[in-house]
This record gives sequence, structure tokens and C-alpha cells, in this order.
Amino acid sequence: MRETSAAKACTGCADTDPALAFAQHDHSHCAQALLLRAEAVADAAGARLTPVRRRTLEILLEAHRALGAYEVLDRLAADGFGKQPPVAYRALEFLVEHGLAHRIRRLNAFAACMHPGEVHAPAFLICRLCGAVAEAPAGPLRAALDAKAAGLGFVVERANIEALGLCPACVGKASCT
Amino acid sequence: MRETSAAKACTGCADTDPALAFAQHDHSHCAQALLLRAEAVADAAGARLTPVRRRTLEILLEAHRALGAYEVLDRLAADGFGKQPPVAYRALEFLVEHGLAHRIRRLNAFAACMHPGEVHAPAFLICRLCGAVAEAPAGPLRAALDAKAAGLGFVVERANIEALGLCPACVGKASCT
DNA sequence: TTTTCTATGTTATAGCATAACCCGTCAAGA
DNA sequence: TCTTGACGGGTTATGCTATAACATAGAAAA
Ligand SMILES: [Zn+2]
Ligand SMILES: [Zn+2]
Ligand SMILES: [Zn+2]
Ligand SMILES: [Zn+2]
Repeated sequence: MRETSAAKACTGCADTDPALAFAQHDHSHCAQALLLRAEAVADAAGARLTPVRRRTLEILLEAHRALGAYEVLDRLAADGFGKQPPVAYRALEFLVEHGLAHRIRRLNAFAACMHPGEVHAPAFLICRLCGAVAEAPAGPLRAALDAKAAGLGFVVERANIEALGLCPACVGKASCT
Repeated sequence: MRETSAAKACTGCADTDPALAFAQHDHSHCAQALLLRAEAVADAAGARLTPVRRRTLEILLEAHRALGAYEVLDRLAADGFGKQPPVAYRALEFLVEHGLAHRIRRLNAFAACMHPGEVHAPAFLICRLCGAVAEAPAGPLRAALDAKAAGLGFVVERANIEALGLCPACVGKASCT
């Protein structure tokens, strides 16, 4: 599952260039960078990126896609960590709370954050054919949502924006259905 | 759970006036209207609003909040329909597919649509204290999302926009935490 | 050191969702 | 009329997702 076949270098997985979100690229490269940034983020928050938590993030980064909690759990168990659901759920919860990963509710799955440390309101683009998930910045979108809600007297604390559709690679295949 | 205590009349539950979304009002009134419109919608689509399906929609309308599939199932069973999960899931799936209800993924629950028949891209505002759910029109939001996605070569087919926060009634209570 | 809090592991259970099968109804076509 | 096939709705059984509650070990604070 590891994407070591580098097709294109990147500077942090669609970080500086969102167009790379769906492009083939050397992911081990940005995984490395993201892991370093994650450590900095955790440190700054006074939180501890313990072995399980760190390994959980690595697993998400290596997969380069959204993983179910039980998929994560299997991999953790294979690495000598606990074999029971709470082990995975707790680590994932930690990552989500600290903005190092995101929960994709539509998929009942989790994905590593591509912009850790930055204040960001992500929107997720989920391909219904290949399962690829891209994290797109949605700042303006979020602002519009907040404004809309404010008009109803509602205060938004968190928001999930998830789009299901076809990624660039799959949009061709689907048309010949 | 039925809200028969009319505090305010309405013309269709936040239909013409979205500000009613979180306001107390005579809900039996709009439930009636929505049910009629649902029949028209189903009819126009050549779909059959059978007894189970119709009763399922009624249940959602009466509850006036998001219900889990098993909550719906219990009520269906009490009315003499099937007692097994697929009964509820099938009816709910039908309603969702025909735009008569929406699935709220954040809550693993379903809510009656407040705008059946209209082309609409709903955003849901979920109060984390009282559980109230409002369906707000999100046309512009959706358009922005589509545009953003198009920039990445992604084609959006469906989108979920769900905000968690505090409704007008609860925003006061929470501040004294 | 002793205490305290956090983290990680466990077992058990709760909650959500679907697969697969059977049968009754109804309408189109032989 | 009889047959056939689509559809709806009921069942049993199972799988997937998530959390509660408890025990232990280790880091941090006193
Ligand atoms: Zn992110
Ligand atoms: Zn794809
Ligand atoms: Zn709606
Ligand atoms: Zn509330």
C-alpha cells in the first residue's frame, strides 16, 4: 500500500500546491515532513506524541488515504501495540483533537491532516470510485457558513464539509458507464 | 415527544422564514403540509409512498428532530410494522433518495426534509446541548464548494455540510460553564 | 520517596448497518 | 387464464463501528 513510486516531488502533499492533492507524488517525502511538524504541534500544545500515537499518525501517513479505526488497529497490533479497539480509537481521538488528523464521517474513517498546525477549516473531497480523499482548504466556505448560522442565532464550533464525487483520475472512467 | 404546544404559527417550518428553524411553533401544522408535499414529490418521481414509508416520514416529522434508525424502528414496530432493522433502513433510504429526508452523519441519524421537492443543498446546524437540528439552505455555500473542487479537477456529486455548535436557546446556558 | 495524574492495556457490551433469503402482491405478456 | 417477473416488505443472521468500565504501568509533581 505504500506509495514509494515517486512520480513527482512535493513540498508537503498539497500544502503549498493544492493541485497536488490528487496527483501522484513521492509521498514518503511529505510524510516525513508532516511527522516533524506534528511533533512540533504536539510539543507546542504541551501534549505528548507517545509511541502509539506517533505510530498511528505514521500509519495514516503511509496509507495516504482514509483508514477505518479497525484497519489502524490491525496495523498497530502488528507492530506490537494493543489489539483492542480502544487502543486505536484513543490514539485517533488524540490526533483529531490536536489537529493532526481528521475524521471523515462519510467513510467512518480517519486521515492524516495535510496542514497540521495551521488554523484551517478543511473540506474533504472523496472519490466514490477509487476512495481517494483530498483535504482542501475551506476558509471562505467556513466563513460563509458561520455567517449563515449567525443569522439564525446559531454559533458554529466545528463543521464537517464532505463532498462525494469523482476525482480527476476517475472522472473519465465513470463517463463510459 | 410531540410538540403540540403551539407557541407560534408557521408556514412550513422555517420554509418561508428560516428564522423559525429554532423557534417554538405549532409543528403539527407544518408536518401536515410537508406530508402533502411529500406525496406530490413521490408521485412526480413515479415512486410509491407506501404505508411503511409514509409512516416513517410521519415519525420523523412528529419527532421534529433527528432520529436514529433504531428509534424509528421502535416506533414502526409499535404501529404494527416489521421489527427488524432492514425495515427502518429501507424506508429511510427511500426517503433520503427521494429528497424527503436527510441523513445526519454526525449523529448517525435521520431527519425529515423541510424543503421537499425544491432543489436544495442543505447545511445542518446541530446543537450539541439540546440536540436540535436545523436545516439551512446552503446554495451559495455549495456553489463555492463546487468551484473549489473544480479547481482541483474534482466533480462534486453530493455534499454534506454539518455544523456542530450552540443553538440560540442554548448559547446562554453554555457561557456559564 | 510518595503521591498523583496520564497513558495504555484489557474485557465486555452497546450501537449502527447490511447481506441473504422468503413470500405475497400486482401488473405485463404469453 | 396462466405465467412470469418486478417490487415491497418481512424474516434471520451477521458484520462493522464505537464506547463503557476496569486494571496496571509509567511519567510528572509534591
Ligand atoms: Zn487538516
Ligand atoms: Zn478516483
Ligand atoms: Zn431538505
Ligand atoms: Zn440547543
